[in-house]
Amino acid sequence: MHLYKNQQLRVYNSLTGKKEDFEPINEGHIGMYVCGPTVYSNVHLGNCRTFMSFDMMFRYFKHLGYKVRYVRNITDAGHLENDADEGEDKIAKKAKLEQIEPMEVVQRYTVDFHNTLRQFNFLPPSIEPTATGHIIEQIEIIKGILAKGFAYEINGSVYFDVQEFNKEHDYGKLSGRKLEDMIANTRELTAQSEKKNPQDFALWKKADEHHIMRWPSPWGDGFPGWHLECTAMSTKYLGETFDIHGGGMDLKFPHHECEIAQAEACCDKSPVKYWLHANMLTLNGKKMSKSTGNNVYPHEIFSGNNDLLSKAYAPAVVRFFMMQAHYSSILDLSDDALQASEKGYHRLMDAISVLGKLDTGTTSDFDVQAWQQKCYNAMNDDFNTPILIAQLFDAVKHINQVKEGKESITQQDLDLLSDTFQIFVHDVLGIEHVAQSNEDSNTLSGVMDLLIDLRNQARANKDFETSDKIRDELTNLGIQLKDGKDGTTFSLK
RNA sequence: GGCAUCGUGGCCGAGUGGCUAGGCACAGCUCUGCAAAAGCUUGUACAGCGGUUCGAAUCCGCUCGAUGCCUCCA
Repeated sequence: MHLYKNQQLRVYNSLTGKKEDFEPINEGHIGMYVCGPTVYSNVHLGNCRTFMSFDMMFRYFKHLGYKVRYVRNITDAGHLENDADEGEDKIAKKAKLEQIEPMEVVQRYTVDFHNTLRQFNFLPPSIEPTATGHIIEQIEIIKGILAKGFAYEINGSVYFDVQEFNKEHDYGKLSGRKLEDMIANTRELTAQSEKKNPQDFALWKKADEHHIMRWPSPWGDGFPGWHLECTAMSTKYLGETFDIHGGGMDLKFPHHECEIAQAEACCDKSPVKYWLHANMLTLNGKKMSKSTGNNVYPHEIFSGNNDLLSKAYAPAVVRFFMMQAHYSSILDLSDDALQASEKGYHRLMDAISVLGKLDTGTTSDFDVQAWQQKCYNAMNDDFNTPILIAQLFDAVKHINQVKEGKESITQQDLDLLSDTFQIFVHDVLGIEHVAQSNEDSNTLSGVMDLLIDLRNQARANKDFETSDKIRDELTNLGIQLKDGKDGTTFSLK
């Protein structure tokens, strides 16, 4: 019944550095946590890529029949400016800058985040918790870590004692670091620090009198450290050990390393079975980043209003572009690459719209069943979407051959083919045909039928001046006429 | 400086011991009034040097180059 019983998925686990068979802790159920955005500015395209990679995985898990609880947080407090833990809360800083309330900043950019993801056709996660909504849970975890002796309080702040933790545990196992190396390579801190050691990180930070975002705690008024919220929320909603933790590659160290340390210190258990990391989107060969300004915002791509690209690209095209690369590879954004993807996207969409109009025969020249399994095989191999797309294009060839009358397909196979396209293109890759409303499209096709009719009359009368005029004007409007064996069709570009 | 990762045909991007990835671009052909679209055909690429092997783009070593993390970052 459940597809996952027949489709053995393998995933690359950052923790072990190997591809492993994916076996959830509880059969049929998956708990997945992904580090969400810090909402102090608009999300850029690089942020979107990570979330899109996990959206694709979420979609595939659901398709396979798993019951998935997907938790993606909103970081709305506690994110310090630097790891010396002497910095300022990002949200509070931005609020001061813009002369508005911190929660106003949070609201503004949370709305932007959701709008952007909606345009990219994301599925909403099962739970989208906020850091500020889980202060009590975070305080409880700090208490637990203190009780185990892996943290210390000083002047109203609480720090994680990395050296103490490392005596019995392995701090650095995710990122492949050794504590000794880290100590050897630590730069001298310019600001004097309360921390015992530079590697220690804040669990709770005392709020000075000017700090706006503050909560009472056993150690006085303050706010939680950045790494803590993910531990608190993942534990609360997914349990002390859950299946998948995802996030951007850049969070591997220190953020995810610290999450492991916190959870192990508090609960004596490794929190996550499979760590999955999505790679970076680069621009001009360099990582996109908020702080360096080397980034581009989704709305700039959709509107074409930017210095980088020659034209606007639809969200579905950008999504297709990203899906053409494996999630664990670095992907570079460029106009050439987007243009190539746009054409490929249209080719794929055209084939899909042709699907419904194909004539069927008594035999099939194309083994649809075997092809479908190849699609699954691609996804089962650590979500290899580029291979999946290559398979889809293989089917496009056959679809076009059938359309040309050079191959035939049975009704049964055609149905299977259509279903499989629906599954992989729409359900799994999340790529939508740029749609127009039905009403509009009925009107349009009526008008187009008329124009095509007029043009063909002109062609029949060898009045090519008129026929070419119709064709060229339509091309200028972004409508392409296609003269096939069985008459003329059109498509929107 | 430390720890990683990567370097694939004109561009993007899979693969990873022997078998065509795919997309885009280019060229030829079919179709067409001419185009476009679609189809067919063609390109024999894996940074460099050395080693292992019957055989390496794929494993090992070195060199060069790029990127990421080590500081907030998806």
